[in-house]
Parts: sequence; structure tokens; C-alpha cells
Amino acid sequence: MEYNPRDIEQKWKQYWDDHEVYKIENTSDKPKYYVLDMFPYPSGAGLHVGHPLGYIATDIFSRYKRLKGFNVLHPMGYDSFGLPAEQYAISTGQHPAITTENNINTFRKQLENLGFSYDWSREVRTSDPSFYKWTQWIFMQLFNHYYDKIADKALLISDLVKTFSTEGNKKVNAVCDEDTPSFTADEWNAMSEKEQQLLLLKYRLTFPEESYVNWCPALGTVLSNDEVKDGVSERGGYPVERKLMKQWAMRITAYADRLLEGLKTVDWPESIKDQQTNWIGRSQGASVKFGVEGHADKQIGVFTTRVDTIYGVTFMVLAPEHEYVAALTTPEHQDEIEKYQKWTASRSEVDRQAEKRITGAFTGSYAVNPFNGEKVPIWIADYVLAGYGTGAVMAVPSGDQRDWNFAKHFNLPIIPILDAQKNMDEAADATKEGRYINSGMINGMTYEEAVPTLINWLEEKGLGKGKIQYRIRNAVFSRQRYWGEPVPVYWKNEIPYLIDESELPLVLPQVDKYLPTETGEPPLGRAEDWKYTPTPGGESYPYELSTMPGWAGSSWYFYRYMNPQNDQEFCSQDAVNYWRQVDLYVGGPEHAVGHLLYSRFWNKFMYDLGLVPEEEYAKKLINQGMIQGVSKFVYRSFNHPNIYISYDRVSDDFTPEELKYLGVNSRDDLGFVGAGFHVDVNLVNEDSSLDIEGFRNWRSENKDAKFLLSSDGKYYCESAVEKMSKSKYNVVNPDKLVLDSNEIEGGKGYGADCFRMYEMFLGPVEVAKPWNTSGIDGVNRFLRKFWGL
RNA sequence: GCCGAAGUGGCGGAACUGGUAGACGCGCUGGACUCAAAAUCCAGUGUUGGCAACAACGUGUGGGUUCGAGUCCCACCUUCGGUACCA
Repeated sequence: MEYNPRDIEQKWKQYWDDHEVYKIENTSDKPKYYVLDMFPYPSGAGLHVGHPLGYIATDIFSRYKRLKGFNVLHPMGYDSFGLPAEQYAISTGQHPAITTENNINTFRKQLENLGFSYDWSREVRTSDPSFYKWTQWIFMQLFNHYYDKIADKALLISDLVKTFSTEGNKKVNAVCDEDTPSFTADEWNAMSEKEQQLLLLKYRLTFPEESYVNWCPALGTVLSNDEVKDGVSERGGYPVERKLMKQWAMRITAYADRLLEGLKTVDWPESIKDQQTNWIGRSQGASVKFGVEGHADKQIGVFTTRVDTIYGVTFMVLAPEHEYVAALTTPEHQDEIEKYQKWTASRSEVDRQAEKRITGAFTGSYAVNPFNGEKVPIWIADYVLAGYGTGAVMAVPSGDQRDWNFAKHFNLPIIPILDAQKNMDEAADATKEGRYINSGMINGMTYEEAVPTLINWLEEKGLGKGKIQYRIRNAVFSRQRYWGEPVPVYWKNEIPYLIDESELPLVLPQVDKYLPTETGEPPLGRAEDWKYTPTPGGESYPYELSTMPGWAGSSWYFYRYMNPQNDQEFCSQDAVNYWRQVDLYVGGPEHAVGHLLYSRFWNKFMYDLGLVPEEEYAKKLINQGMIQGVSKFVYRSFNHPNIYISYDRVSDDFTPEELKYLGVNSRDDLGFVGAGFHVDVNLVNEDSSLDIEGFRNWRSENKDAKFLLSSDGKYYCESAVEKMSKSKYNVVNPDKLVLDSNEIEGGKGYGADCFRMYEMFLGPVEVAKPWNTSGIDGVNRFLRKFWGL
């Protein structure tokens, strides 16, 4: 009997549905195994051949595990909040929920065509109120907790308040804002409600704050650091500028150390662990306070990883935005400093990265080195970043390349401090070799001896201490957008308060347009009656207008699959204690410092609250490589846009007949013949020749196109490997290969088995590779032989 | 610059802890079947020389360890991914 994949597949899919073959229970005598894919954003372009690579791998593995006697959780869902649906809504007026629903239906159908063994009864959608109710609930827990360094976990804010009212905050050791003052119980009790709430915001794990953010004017929203690449937005490639705005933030810094520690316990790719380690950027060093000459009330704190070089300090540099700059600038330097501040503020991220000139300005003031009382000039320069450390550095030109460059450029002194250092005229030498010279109390010591000596002295005098500094910043958690989870907060007297838990979910309101309001408020500002009434019949207060970022829902979705219909809890304790954690997680490496870091952070927080049993939610992670698209380009005449030249003839001379056919006098009449016009890959054959008829019908302006063909009578296109994307016309839809021509136009009818085997046959799952179907017939032959046998 | 991954036939890629390099597939060549084509089947296919048996050379480059290296060590080159005034 002939191999007929479509009949076989339809028959068995029907059987799976009728008998609920893949529906699984949260109880079983078998051992459990949880296989998870990163869920897709349901884009309008539908599923392309790259999506299923990881899904096929996990499906095969799930089936294997089932046969080995495991109870396997293998679910699928949709990360359905996101920018494209909203952009589409802005241009068409169509509600994002409708387009999202349509897109999900397409995805679902395409996934079903591939014969996956998902338990569809567990499907989740992050944009569904029954799902985001719990995203909002977790947000509320974050708001209600602070990070206690002694317990080394998150604890209730309400307990912190009790401590404040009985003993103040002197004994409290918690993660909080740098500028948190210390106070006694009496002082706390004497504060107004507003003052108390403002102080508590400095402790909460999520809180609004004025901060410099990546503002993208084209998208009309704020982006997180990992959403900005090379100074432009990752999505769309629009310019991003620094802007001071009030934003919700997540105190992920509180978990920096545990996020590092946890990496040692998971079986994840080295490259991902490495990226997370670098992103967290732990560096050990010391903080030192420098006095300021003539300003007895001021001290400049710096962070340094090389406190041993402190006798080599010859100047000090502040970030141009540093709060002391105005006060420290002497009248004769005021013009210059203000000019410099203006200039740096005007420079965009892109400018800064493109051109790294040595620039700076002298304030006219001097700092005092606490160790030797030396006066050193205070400069400002944009190589010092306001957002890292204290926004001020002690400059040691003999030990740091940038300081050396700066000193040379502005003719500042350079003091060698180690006998091993070479010629100070050449360049800095950040060595730790040798013994110290010109270095007061550490003269003659080695690095190992010098550091504790200095830190002890600093701590005794109260002028500094050993300190660990992290590169990671608190994560900005609000977006000036419509299509996201509303933040369950209302504002009263300029203070944010949580809405009552019984009001969840706080459902997205209807708006007339999806654009910011005329006054520049986020789209939710358009909603009527977007107000909260804490006490029935009492006064109402405005809700928060921003929504949560894309990574909110994806930070905990893996727990919802365990118990998706639960309306009492995010997931029952029975379910989470049965499934515990993901045993195998497969997804793209592009989420290394986004989703994969944020979700670990939320998980650790939920672990602290006793909501989940494992401190790391994914035991093993595998990154599947991206399947790239092979784009096709046509060459056309610059002067005559409807004349197309076959790729192999672009630099040829043409015969008189050819010129006549094209209707030009000479080759030169065509002008520049340039590529760059993407043509739909579905109009191009295996050998790169163009389906001319199809091309004429593709777009109306191509109807009268003239083609100069190759000697064999075909028109050839140029190829390039690029990311698969709708705009590049290089998206290949798996349906075309799986379904037959009765089901979809141009369907090849290979069937799901052939398609799945072929994707696995393409090469190792982890490796990126361009899509090509040249070998699919080999797999098809195998299946037919196998069927015959 | 720094961190990470990877370099094997015409192509995708195999080769587990050091033990017959190139499995399997694509492509290509020849043959069978057919009036013919497609499909299918059979055989061959790292490079060079040879009718052949066979020989020499072959895993980015140069060294090294070993009875034996694609695999281990050192130095370098190239490609891809990440990241970058982080004090």
C-alpha cells in the first residue's frame, strides 16, 4: 500500500482527540517529567519553519520519556501581549485582542498540522484576564515585600513597618535605595502617612522612581536595557534617548548574588550562564569617601576595585549629571562646566558609541585624599557614568588606561605606585605585581598585604569599607502602552497604593484610540472612569496609567501550565509540589539576559514566599539555533525600474537584439543596476531562477516588467542568508511542505512525519542554519521505504 | 578590546572515554526499467597517480605529547554569537 501521510495523520489525530491520549493528570504512580518550550508570540505572519525546530525536539523527547514510563507534562501556550498587535491596532483601529485571537487560531492550526503531543487543555495566554490576574497578583506580592539581608530573603513590608515603629531602621539590614535616611522609632511615628509611604517605597521590591530610562520616541515607550541594542530599539531599530521619567522598577539587584549562585546549580549552556554573569557584573572592591576643600559638609563617595592604588590618585572625575557639580563649580569655571554639561546631554547613545573622544571640564574645586591629605582637582567627564557606582571615580593614571589617557590629554600628573611599573610615559599598567612605592602606609607591601591594611584603616576611620558593586540595575517595569497587563495600583496624594486583592483581575479598559493622549499620557489615559474607589461610596482615585512590560507574563507562565484553570491560586500547592520544576527547557539564546534572567528572579522571590518548592525553575536548558531565511533579490535598472537583469548578466554587455527588446539605446541607458529588492522566496525555484509569471502577478507594478535572461533562458536571483521575517519576503510556512495541494495552494504533501524528521536531520538543534529543502526528498524516500517494509 | 562557541568531501553533517576519518542524507556519474520522461531500483563517488591491485596525501595553520590525535597540550588564523568608557 502506498504511503499516504495525510490520511494516516488525519486518522491518528482524530484518535488522539477522541481518546484524549495526551491529556495528563497531576497525579500518577509514574515519575514525573516536565518538558517545556519557550512559548511563541503569536505574530500575524504565522508560524514559520524556524519556530517548530525546538518544538519538534521537545515533542520527540516527550514521547520518548512517555515510552520510558514517565508522566510527562508537555504544554504549549502564547505570550500574547506585545507591540506588533498594538502597532497594528494604532494603524487600523482593530482591537489588539481581536488580532491576537485570530493569530492564535492560525498558530494553533499550524501546530496541530505538525502532530504535536501537547495537552491542549492546559493552553495558556498571557493576555487572558484569567492569566494576568495572577501576573498582577505576583506584582502585588512584590510591592508588599522587601529584601532582608540578614534573613537573605524577601519579607513582608508590614513586618518592617512594625520594626520601624518600635526601633526605627538603625538595626534593619535591608536592600534599599542609596539615599535612605536613618531614623528612630519616635521619628518614624511622628511622620505623616505620606512621609512613611515615601520611605517604604525605598524598600519595596517594586516601586515607582524617577530615573534615567531608555526612551524611544518612535515607539512612544520606555525600553529595558536588554531591549536596546547598539543605541537603537531591538524591535524596529528606532533611536533611543536617555530621559528622566517616573517609572515602576523591580529591585532585581536585591537578588544579584543569588542569581549568580543559582547558575552553579543548573545544567544550562555555558554561554548563557556567562552572559548572565557578565550582565550581573559583580565586582569586589571598596567605597572611599573623599573630602572636598572648602566644603566641610560634602564628601564624594567613590567605588574602586583597586583601593591599593589610592596613593596614585592625581585627580577625581564626576559624571556630568552628578548632584554636586553645581555646588563644586567655582565662578570662573561656571561657563565651561555648563557648556560641557549641555554638550553631553545633547549627545545620544549612538553618538557616544560612535565617537569616544577624550573630553571633560575642570570644576575649579579640589578633593582631599583621606590617606595623605593631598589635594586633587575635581573634573567632570562623560566617561564616568552617572548610573554606575556613585557616579564618581578616583582617577589613578598609573593604574588605569582611561585615567592615563585623560591625564595625558589634560596634562595632569601621573604618580607611579608599584616598583614593577614601567615607563609612565607609555601607557597605564594595571599590574598587581611588585611592591608599593610612593604609597604611605603600604610602602613595601604586596597587593595581598596592602588591600586589607587599607580597608581596615578606612573602616576604623569611618571613611569607607569593603564593598561589592554590581553592574546590573533595577529593571524598569512600566511601558507607556495599551496592550499589556494593567498595574494594579491607584494613586492617592501622589502615593501608589495597591487595589484590593478581591478586585483582581484589573481588566484592560476600552479606549477610543491606542495612541498616547494629547497631554502625553499613556493610552490608558483615554479610558473613561479609569478610577478606583477604595471604600464604597467614598472618593475615587486614578489608576496607574502604564502597563507591564512583555516579560511580566513570561516570568512565571511555566507554573500556570501545571494548574491552568485554577481561579483561587496562580497554581495549587498540590500541582506545584508534584511537578516542581521544568526538567528540560528549550528555546532561543536571544533571551539570555531578558526572559531567562527575569524569570529566575521572580522564581526566587516566589520561592522566598513559599509559593514554589524549587529555587531554580529550570533544571536543564538547551538553546535551539535559529533557522535563518534565504532571501532572494532581483536586480533592476535604476533608470528604468521595470527592466530586470538576470544576476549572472549584471556586468555583461548586451547584444543589439537585447537592447532592442529592452527598448534602450545602450547598456549605459540603464544606469546603475542595483540589487536590494527582496522578492518573495515562494516565487523562486530551487536553482534560484525566478517564476516570471508569478512575479508579474505578485504586485501590480510588475505587470509589464521586462526581463533580460541568462543564456539558458532563465532569470536568476541573488541569494543571501538573513533572519526570517515578513519584511524580507523570506518566510517559509511549514504548511506548504506538510499539507498537500488539496489543502493549501502549492502544498507539497510531505506530511508531518517527513517535515519533523527533516528538521531534525538538518543538523544539531543548537546550531543556527539557513533553511533549505534540498534534502527533504531523502527523508521522504526513507519514510516510503519504511512504510513499504 | 573582553567573554563564549565553532572550523571535517561539491553540500548538510557522523565519528561516544585518544584506536579503520568521512556514517546517514543531498548532489553528481554510470546502469536497469520506459517509446520517452518522471518516479523507482542497482553500482560508484575525499584528493592525486594508476586499466587495476595499490600507493601517497588528507579533519583551519604551525609546533608538541603518544605505539596511535578530528579528539589531548601550546601558539596563531578565520567565522559566528554576546558585550563594551562599569572605575
